[in-house]
Amino acid sequence: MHRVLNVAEKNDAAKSLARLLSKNSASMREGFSKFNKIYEFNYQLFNQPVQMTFTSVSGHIMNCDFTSAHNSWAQVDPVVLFDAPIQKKVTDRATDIEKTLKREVARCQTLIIWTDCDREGENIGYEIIDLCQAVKPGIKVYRARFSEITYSSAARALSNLIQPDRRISAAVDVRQELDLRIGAAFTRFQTLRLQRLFGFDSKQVISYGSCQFPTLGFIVERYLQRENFIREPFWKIAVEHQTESGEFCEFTWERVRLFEHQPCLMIYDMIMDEPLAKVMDIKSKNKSKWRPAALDTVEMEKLASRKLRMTGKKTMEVAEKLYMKGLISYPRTETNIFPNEINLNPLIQNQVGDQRWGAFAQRVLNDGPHPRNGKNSDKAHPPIHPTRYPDGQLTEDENKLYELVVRHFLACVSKDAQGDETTIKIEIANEKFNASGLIIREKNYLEVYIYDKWSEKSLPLYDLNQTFYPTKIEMVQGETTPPQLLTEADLIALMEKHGIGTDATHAEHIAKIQERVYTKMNSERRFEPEKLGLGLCEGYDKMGHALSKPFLRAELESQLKAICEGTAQPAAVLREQIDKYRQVFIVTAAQIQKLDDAMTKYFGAPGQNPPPPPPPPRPPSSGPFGDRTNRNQPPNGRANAPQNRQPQASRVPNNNNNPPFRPQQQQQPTRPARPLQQEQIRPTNSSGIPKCNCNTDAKELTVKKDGPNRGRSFFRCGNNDNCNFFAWKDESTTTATTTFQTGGNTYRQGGNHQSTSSRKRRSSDNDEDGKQRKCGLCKETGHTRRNCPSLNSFL
DNA sequence: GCAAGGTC
Repeated sequence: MHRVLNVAEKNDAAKSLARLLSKNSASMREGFSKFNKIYEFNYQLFNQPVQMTFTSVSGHIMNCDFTSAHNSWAQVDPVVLFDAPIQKKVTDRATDIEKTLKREVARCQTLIIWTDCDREGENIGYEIIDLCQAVKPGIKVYRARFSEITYSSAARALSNLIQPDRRISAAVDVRQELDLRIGAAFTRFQTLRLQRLFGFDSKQVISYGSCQFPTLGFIVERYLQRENFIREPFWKIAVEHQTESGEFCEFTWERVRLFEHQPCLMIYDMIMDEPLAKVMDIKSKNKSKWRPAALDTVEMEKLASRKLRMTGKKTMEVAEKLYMKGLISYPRTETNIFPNEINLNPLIQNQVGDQRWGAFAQRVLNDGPHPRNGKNSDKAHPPIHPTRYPDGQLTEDENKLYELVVRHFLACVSKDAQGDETTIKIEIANEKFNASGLIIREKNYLEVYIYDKWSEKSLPLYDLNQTFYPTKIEMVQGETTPPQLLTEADLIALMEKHGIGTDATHAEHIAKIQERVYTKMNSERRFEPEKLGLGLCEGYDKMGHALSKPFLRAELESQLKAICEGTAQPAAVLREQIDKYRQVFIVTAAQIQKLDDAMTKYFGAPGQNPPPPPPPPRPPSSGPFGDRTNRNQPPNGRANAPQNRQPQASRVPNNNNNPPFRPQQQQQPTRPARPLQQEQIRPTNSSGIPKCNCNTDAKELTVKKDGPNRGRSFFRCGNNDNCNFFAWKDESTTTATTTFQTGGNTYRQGGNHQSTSSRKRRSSDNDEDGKQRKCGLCKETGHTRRNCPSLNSFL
């Protein structure tokens, strides 16, 4: 009988495919590898009965590496590694699999490749083909193209067998070779040099990799953004209202905030002139909070990191265990769409006995499952979902992750939460303020998905056109705050966005750079760079090759795509990339002083370090490193990190519990009392530097932000983040800070503004002596404060 | 002793 050898990427796939195609009649026997079984059954193929033999590999079975001639770190100049011969051979741990394949193919006339239908899968397919053709050169080879492991998909693949795609596989060969050459050359070079100069332990490898360095780069970039962040003051107007029945409502300013003190004060002033609020608009609408989309690997890692405080690496280890126990589906998937072939009902039914979510699962069954799908499919695996209910004990971590997968799954197939959102718009002296409230009508998925919160907020009832006096109107000073260090979830999201690593490897790269002591997770579970990571990034950044940036990898990725599509030749891409990196390497070696300098900042000057512990065999110190000619001086310097603006208001405390105004009868609204004011003249030292609120010399800074005040100098407290002192330099000679008391509020404003005159309300356009009135803001005539052009120019 | 990619 015609025998067909079918090889899948992993045992699980081979087992499922055989079970489906044989309608559960496949027999199983052992191969040489205890993890990769052999499944057999008869099938009708090519219009004839055939015997199908299904077996598997475990991912790649081959690895490429240099030959032994280039193994010595001490004797081989790393630059040689860009051209040294590379061989691809079966890894030690895959020799059993190789034996199985060779034995089985000898009995077969046809080989069908069932590896995952992605780039790596195509390459693994050729590893299998190469092994099998070595034994049986004339064997017919086909590729099964399938999108899910279901009967219909597998049967369709068999009736539409295609040829494997050499180009896709070649793209992976190019990637492998480049990763190896670049990684090995830079790793050996920097490890040996830094060990020698800075006394690192001989066991401490200082690796370079095309994924690990950009990952480190993200961490360092954020760290530096934070370090170099210049806080900028802003001002805003906050309005509160407590109704007579005691209900409370907070209104936010439609302008959000202003980065100029003066115009904010002007507006505040106008509001205080006529502080009567009028309700302009009330809207109510349905609001949904969406249930989560089907779970893929990256989302699972991010969720577990945020909600379970489990690292990506740990999450994948635990997920792997759950998968091996048959409790969840395959955990490495980019798919967040449930295929139609999957019958969700039995999967939900498995959960109805659980005390925590059984009742919810039953309700989902009653309503019918409606999965919320994302947009990605790797055409190989379904979204991560529970496959059965545990019948034995799980470890604590397994329990936590299983619970997350189940709750996510049940949430995904249930219904969105429903609520009513009310928005109220008010105006005070033409300035607009909003408040919004939320009533949750149906919790739906939120009942099972304890990881999402949706808070209710009730609002007092207002009528359209109603007027009222707010109980509090404050001008509040805030300050932009630096961006936070990256969490693991942030980092994974950045890696995904820039195409660094794959869903299966994100966590490994993050673990790797911690193992290398380039970075660590701090007590807030955010990544901060270690001295070594900072030194490396800074040194390479100074050379200008962007080795710690994601762009080089992204460029390679686009060329690999071109190879897959047939628009680029693998050999040409390989040559171009090797030439480019060889050149980068040579220039790096020539400028290595820049790396040394950066490292010196963190580890002291070379030679002043404690000697390395036991003297291991060292490379000759007169090695080839550091004495190359600089043939291609790259552009120097890095772009300034953009400053994220993250506002955070720091309220000036209200020292008086009594609200400044009491709401009055609407028919006869009573104007609230004018604020009292109280000026404090600040002392300055002999250089004209004012004292801040902590009574130390303030620090002079300059506005960097684009805008009317760019380049203008101001003073802030130099040593205390909680000291809210602020003063413009050009206004600080007489009055730096003014504190006003408004009924019950205290607020502080910087600058020598037109405090007294502008804050007196006038009853007519002309002064008592008949002269035409000047604008209270700019002192010009011909307009009032409300249409003052200088105010408008600020806004 | 080096990379990144599969998977057990």
